[in-house]
Amino acid sequence: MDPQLVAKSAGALADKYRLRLVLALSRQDTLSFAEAQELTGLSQPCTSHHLKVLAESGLITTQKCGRCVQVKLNREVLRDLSGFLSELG
Amino acid sequence: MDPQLVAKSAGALADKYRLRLVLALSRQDTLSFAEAQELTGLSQPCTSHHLKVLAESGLITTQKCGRCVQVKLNREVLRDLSGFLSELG
DNA sequence: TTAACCCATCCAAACATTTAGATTAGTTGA
DNA sequence: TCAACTAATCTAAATGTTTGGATGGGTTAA
Repeated sequence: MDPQLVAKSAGALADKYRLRLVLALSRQDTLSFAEAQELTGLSQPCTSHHLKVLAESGLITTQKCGRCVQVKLNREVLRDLSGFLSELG
Repeated sequence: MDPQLVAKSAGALADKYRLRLVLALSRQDTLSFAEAQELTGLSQPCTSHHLKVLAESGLITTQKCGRCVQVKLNREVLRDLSGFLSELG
């Protein structure tokens, strides 16, 4: 795994709201934007920002369904990151 | 693993210089400050700062030997983080 | 078509991080 | 002791992140 990608995905996880979202997605498979916003307790634009950071790191994907958004976890990135760290440890 | 600790150690890894240090330590067991500074290519105070961030996250320990400093990797934290992420993925 | 809705983007303010020069504290060797 | 050395801390500037109000674009329902 490219160190630059490692740094990017680690950075995406280095925030309690984003980590909370990833944790919820690890159990729940998909989240709506409204659920995501409720989980963070933050404003709509701010929640949108955090989802964007997660999406840019590859950790999640978002999909528009009509006017709603479905958020999904990309477990492969998590596994790659885990494997990378496991080799270092 | 406490999410707060996860966020903190992820944050420590979310920087190319710090990641470079951790990578080197995963192969080399210990680094001197001078080696660390050479690896980053940054100034002495800046290198010191990054080592402090890593130390505060628990990822490394530093030990004074006379006027030098020996930097060591705390592989357990890496393994804990890896295990945590592995469960999510 | 129009009103309501959902979310992204723009913008600006607050806050945190990164960086290096200058200084300081502690250690070693002469 | 004194000079030289190593690394931490102080300080400040530059940069990046986080946050929410305002706005805009696309979608749905009436």
